[in-house]
Amino acid sequence: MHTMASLSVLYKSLEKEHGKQGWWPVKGEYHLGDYSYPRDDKQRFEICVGAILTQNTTWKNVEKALEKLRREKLIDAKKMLGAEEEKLKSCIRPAGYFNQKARKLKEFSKFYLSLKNRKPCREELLSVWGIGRETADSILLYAYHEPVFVVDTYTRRLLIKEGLIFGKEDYDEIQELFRKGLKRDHALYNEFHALIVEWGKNN
DNA sequence: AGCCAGGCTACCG
DNA sequence: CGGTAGCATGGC
Repeated sequence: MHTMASLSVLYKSLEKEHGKQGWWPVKGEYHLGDYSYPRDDKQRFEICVGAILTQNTTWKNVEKALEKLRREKLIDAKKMLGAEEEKLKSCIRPAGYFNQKARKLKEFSKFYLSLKNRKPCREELLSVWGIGRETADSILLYAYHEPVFVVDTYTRRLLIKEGLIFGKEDYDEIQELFRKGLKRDHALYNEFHALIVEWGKNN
């Protein structure tokens, strides 16, 4: 199909318009053209926490929550799991849905510790309460450099606008389009998804 | 002053 | 099964 060409062309045009994005931001800093993050376990866990907090929420609000968590030294699986619930909720309040997200973070922390530094697979992530497909794929791509494409509402909107889908395709079908249409490269998936979000913010 | 944000779960028919 | 209410704060 010409989906292949279309997606490559789409990527290039987005990159030309918006430039490198340098995701995933760690400690509020972006790192253009450097895909060596996360560089340690602490950064990896921070990315996972951010992926959960940003569910249906703006990154700006997530940053406020992450800053509070940092101040309380809670960006650490063991400490987060042991943290008092009200303390955790008060930190993440700016990111919205704080009751649900506090539970999600606790459940994820427990899961993360059980990994003992092993890389999880998608199915395992999906079995954790509060981790759906987009969050699982964000974690795999941005925290573990697994080449899985992250599909969000903007992705669907963009592909409809470009005439590449009709709109009723589900998450996995859309992900399959990218898998078949692009080089299997985590850096490419990283930038592409980030660019789609950047596009989505003003569309 | 609504409406929407880098979704997910639970529940409904 | 597919569809959707509920979750919550902050910015425009």
